[in-house]
Parts: sequence; structure tokens; C-alpha cells
Amino acid sequence: MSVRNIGYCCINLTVGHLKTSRDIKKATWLTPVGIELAVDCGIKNAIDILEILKWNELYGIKSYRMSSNLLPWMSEYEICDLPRFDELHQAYKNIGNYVKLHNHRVTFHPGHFNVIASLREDVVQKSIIDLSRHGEIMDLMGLDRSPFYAINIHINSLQPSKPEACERFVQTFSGLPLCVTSRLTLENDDSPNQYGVQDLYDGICKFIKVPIVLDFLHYEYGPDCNSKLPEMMSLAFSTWGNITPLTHMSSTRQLEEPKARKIAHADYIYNLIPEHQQDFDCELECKAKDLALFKYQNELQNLAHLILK
DNA sequence: CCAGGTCAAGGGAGT
DNA sequence: ACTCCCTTGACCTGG
Repeated sequence: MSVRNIGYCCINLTVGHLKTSRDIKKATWLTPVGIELAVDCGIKNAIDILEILKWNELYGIKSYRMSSNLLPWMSEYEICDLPRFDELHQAYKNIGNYVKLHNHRVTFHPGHFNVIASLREDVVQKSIIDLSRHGEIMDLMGLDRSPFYAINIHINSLQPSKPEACERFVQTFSGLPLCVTSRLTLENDDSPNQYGVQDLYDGICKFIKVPIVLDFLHYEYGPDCNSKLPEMMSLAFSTWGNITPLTHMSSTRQLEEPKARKIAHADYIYNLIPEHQQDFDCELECKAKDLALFKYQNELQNLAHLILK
């Protein structure tokens, strides 16, 4: 087996009381106590992240994507200026210590509003701030500045053209803080018009050190779909140096709801994660979260049992 | 207390 | 032109 660690994203459906995306709405944020409410959410979210990691450890799960809603409205302030910052920092340090002690891998997947290649300067600036906060939180956790702890995004712009958007991405990248550039990764898209592994490699990775996160479902529907998957895996994995590459796995929702759009994610996985001679980690993007991970592992065991017989 | 409406944000694709 | 999809369901109000 070349898949080393399989993880899930953000929500644990088994332990229902743990929440890591406590948030406040704009109207609440704008009240005089908005900032206290925001940091209170942040501290509670961080405490629950640690509880989820402990639960993961109990079940042998070493890979976990953290929510990007960890700290409400974080683009609106400097984290170190928050009231109760020491308390928040301690909660983050506890996470980082646990991650390192038990060899877990945690990542971020910041939202689609981050478009650092955007033609709109205001969008670029907001994206830089949001990505910086993600990097700063990982710094506060004491996590290495390495794409092992990936901050993974899409290019998310085709304007004014693919090559020019890549150029803008490369330019903006050089202005990002080290806490981001040292961890930033790029994921292949799910549409033939957008960015495949080859596009990312040619347009970005030849110029700056940004590893490619290969999403197996997106590969099916993206520009690379006529290429051989093993070759695309080799190409994506070659961008990781000596760091274990990260991948994403999911199944199309059409297998559960024929009328759903093919790029929508299913509750569970219906295909095996592809194999490769090189080890890699894999985050499952399933609506059923940890339940999907267990179901996949159980089916794998059944399969192995049948093969052995 | 619960159900339902609503929520900061970009961009592209499907209808 | 409008809705849905991606990332993260959870907040908040009115009954």
C-alpha cells in the first residue's frame, strides 16, 4: 500500500459535541463585544481541535484538515492584539505539541475567496491577509514552516488568461510572508478549462517552490483526464522534495444522487485510492467525514480478506 | 426550544 | 440572469 495516512476534513460526526467552526455573524461582530465573542469562539474551537486530534489518535488517524473558520473575523485584526491572546496562544501551542508528539499531519484549506492571482487589487490584498492569518496560526501552534503542514489553495482565476494568471500568482507569491510561502500548496481543478497538474507544474512550479496537491476526483474532470494518472501522480509528487506528498480523494455525488452535479462530493468513497510506488498521504473529502473513512477502511479489510482467500 | 432563513468574501460552470 | 458548487454548517430570530 502506498497510501500512508488517510485523514478527513474538519468535522467529526462521531463525536457530535465537538465543534471547531464556532462563528459570529457580521451584526454580532459589529457590536462592542464582537471581539470578545470572536476570541471566545476561537479559544473554544482550538480546545475542540485538540479533542478531535486525541480522538483521531485513539482510532489511528494521523491526518486531519483543520477548519478555516477557527477564528472568526480574523482578517479584521492582528491575532496578537486580541483580548485573552495568551489563552488563545496556549490553546494553539497545545495543538502543535500534540501534533508533533504523536506525528500527526494537520493542514488548512482556506476558502475560495482567496484569489492571489485576481485582477482586483482589493481581492489580492484581502487574500494576502487571510492566508497570512492561516500561516500565523500555524506559527502560534509551533508547527514547522514546511508544506507538510500544508496551506492548500486553488489559483481560482483564469483572468485575463491562464498564463497571465500564473504570472500574477508567481508575482504575488514573492510578496507573501514566509509563514505562508513555506507552507503554501496548489490543488488541481475539476474543470477542463481550469488548472490541471500539468498546468500548475508548467505555470507555477517551474518558477517557485509550491508543491501540488493532487485531487483524484478533480483529475477525472480536469485538463489532465486524458493523461495517464501514474504520470500525473509522479509529476505532482516530484514537487514535494523529501516531504510526503498530500492528495485528496472523493467520489462524485452522482453515484448517490443521479441528478447531482458531477463535481459535488458524495457522502462516501466508492473507489480505491490509486496506488503509487511513492508513499503519500490522503485527505478524504466526503460529506460523511470520519464515517466515510471507517467505511473505506472496513471495505479495504474485506477486500484484502477476499484476496487472501 | 426548535425550525427555517440567512450568512463577509470570488469565480466559474450549468441551466 | 440566476443558481449551484467549491471551502467549513452554524448563527440568529421568530414562532
